[in-house]
Amino acid sequence: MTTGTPHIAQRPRRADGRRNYDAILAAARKAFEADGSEASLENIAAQAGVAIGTLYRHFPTRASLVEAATRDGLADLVAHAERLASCPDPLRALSEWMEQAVRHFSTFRGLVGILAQSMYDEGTPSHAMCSAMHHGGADLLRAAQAAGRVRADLTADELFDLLSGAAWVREQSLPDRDGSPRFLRLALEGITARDRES
Amino acid sequence: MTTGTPHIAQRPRRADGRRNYDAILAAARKAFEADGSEASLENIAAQAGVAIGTLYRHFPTRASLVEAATRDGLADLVAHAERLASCPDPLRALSEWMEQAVRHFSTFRGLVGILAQSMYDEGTPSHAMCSAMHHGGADLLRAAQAAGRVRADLTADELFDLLSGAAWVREQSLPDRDGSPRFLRLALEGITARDRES
DNA sequence: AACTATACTGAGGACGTCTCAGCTTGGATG
DNA sequence: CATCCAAGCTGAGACGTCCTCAGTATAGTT
Repeated sequence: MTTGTPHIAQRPRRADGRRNYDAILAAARKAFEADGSEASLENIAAQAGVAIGTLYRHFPTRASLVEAATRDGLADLVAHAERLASCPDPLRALSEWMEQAVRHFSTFRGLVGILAQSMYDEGTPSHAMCSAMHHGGADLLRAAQAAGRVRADLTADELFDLLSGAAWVREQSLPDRDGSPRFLRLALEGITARDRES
Repeated sequence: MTTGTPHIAQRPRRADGRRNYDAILAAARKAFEADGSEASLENIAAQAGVAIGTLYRHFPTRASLVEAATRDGLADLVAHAERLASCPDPLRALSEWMEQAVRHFSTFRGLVGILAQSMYDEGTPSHAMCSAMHHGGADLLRAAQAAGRVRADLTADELFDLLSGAAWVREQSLPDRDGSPRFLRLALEGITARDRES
């Protein structure tokens, strides 16, 4: 899906509609957590005590359900970026935000892939949120670069590649071995400014 | 699948069996290239001019088909590591191998995920090849570390996390925007030895 | 109480995975 | 060359999932 209006699920008008909408969302969060973004929609509907058609009424695509299920968490992330923008130590702000971003990107298996797609595809439910994240991250990056703490030639796109990579490694890892903290530390070493000899 | 003998497809005994085996493999490579590792097996069988049961006879699981389809390429990678081990510039050897590894890991969408799983799960068709790659990469890493060119505290597991991350970014990228070369350069900056001030 | 926009239901078509009972045949054997 | 059988092939069918839509129910308004 490259074109078309992204469907951002909106709260239904009728009381029973809102009840079901919320129940589906709750069931979806649980199912995504357990089975990843490819969790069975029929099962989600059943868990929510609703027929499959009702799920599709509220969330016409899987992506729209994922978007709704992750909207709040990602909004938090954007808000946090804004708060950190005024931090006196911009490198610390950036690195702290990166850690939080990786955590959010890997809320459940498959999410980071959806977000990575949405980042550059406007016809996608999560595109708006991804765009907001992009701005938030870019601001923190610019600040750290202005302070001479991060190499000037790093772009925001590249930063998000690193974040996505770290999140993907995290979602792949078995519960006991999370490679992402170390990954992020190495990435940070790679992007911080240093005196070049040659 | 965590336990059980990994199925390594072996060349069938009879001539018709070998013919079909090869046809299926050829069709699978084409289909994986086009549709990723989740390509329809029924379609692959049809393209190979074979009934679905025949495909399952030779490749009882999707993972076993992926393994067979990628075996040669990954064997090349292992062989290349052995050749590079005698290179006078061990950092250059390592970085060259890393580039090649990322290319192979992202032969088609979904492959890097399968390989990442196989790396630490012995009950998996690709585990043997992954293990060989792990050794090859670890040797190059050790050599670069012995020469003082790469930070001593980097483990082979961490190196593979970086490689996988880069490959994942590459497989996500649209054809025109491949973030992996830059990703790899940044990673390399992160892992090379440097004089620490503090 | 009547009305209607909103919402719900669930059967059904399309497609995918995987199995297995029955059929076919390559190649070995005398 | 005729026989034989292990290796191989077939495709219907059970099952799970996605997604649609014609028919039905009801919340909220008048």
